[in-house]
Amino acid sequence: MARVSKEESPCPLSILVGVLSGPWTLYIVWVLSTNGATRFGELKRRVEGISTKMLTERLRLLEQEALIYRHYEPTVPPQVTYGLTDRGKELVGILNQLNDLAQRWYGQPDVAQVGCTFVDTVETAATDAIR
Amino acid sequence: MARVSKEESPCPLSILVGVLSGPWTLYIVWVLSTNGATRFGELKRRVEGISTKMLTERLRLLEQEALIYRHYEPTVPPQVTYGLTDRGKELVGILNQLNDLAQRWYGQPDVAQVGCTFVDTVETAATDAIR
DNA sequence: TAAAGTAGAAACTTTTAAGTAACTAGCCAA
DNA sequence: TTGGCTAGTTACTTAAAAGTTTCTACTTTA
Repeated sequence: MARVSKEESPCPLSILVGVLSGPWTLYIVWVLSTNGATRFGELKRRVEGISTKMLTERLRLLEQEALIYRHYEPTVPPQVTYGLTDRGKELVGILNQLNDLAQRWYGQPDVAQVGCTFVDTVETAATDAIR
Repeated sequence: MARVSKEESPCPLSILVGVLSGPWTLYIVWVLSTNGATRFGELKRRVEGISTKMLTERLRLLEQEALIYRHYEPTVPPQVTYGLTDRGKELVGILNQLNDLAQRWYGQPDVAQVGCTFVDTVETAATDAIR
């Protein structure tokens, strides 16, 4: 997490923005919001270029903040599925607003780039990746 | 700015979150939003513990992103005043929402800490610090 | 018997960003 | 003429975070 101030206990908003600003974090949340719950390996494939270490670290953080859940299925090989919690979905709602601003300010008109749109498909896509 | 992904041109939302997540940045925006336009020295006094270097750097960045403006008055000694632009005010609106979430999730009920609330006083306080 | 797939953990290196401190210009007042 | 005010800039140091690589357990398949 990027430090936000010198203080040990930054304010709630700083905590939240700190979480979101970590590398890859928005990308991961975006994939989970458009794709629904996703397994570790698939997540790693979709978030191109991320290392397992980083992905694990980010997922742990997001889980700790209760923005995503982790579902462990002790099959062989094991299946671990990650998805947005209600908190996560609530957050995505606001992120969409923020994204609208950002698109207006920085976005080129020629369509969003891969991994760069927050769309409201959280509800509909939430279950089709577990199988 | 904390790196958000490996790519050279991250998506608009990443840019925006990247700006906000820099150290002190939210604090500075918060001061400008509650206090109205503020001069460099006063800003430095209000954002306790920040170095001139950091403050300058953050202000330059925010100015570059058109979230704040810089007004230079070539008096002796010179007076430089910083304030939120329309963009900045628009952003603060959404930050308030985000702050509401954050308060609900992380906030202790016992009042906000210093420097930790986003309130809607942008319009009313915007001019009383220039003088 | 060896390889491949899953979801990581641990050790190590490199990079980058944040902090510290000293310095500047221009004028004024004592 | 020394110091103080403002709003910075520059150079240097240090600490944290990101990246890279190698390793694991477990079972199935070839």
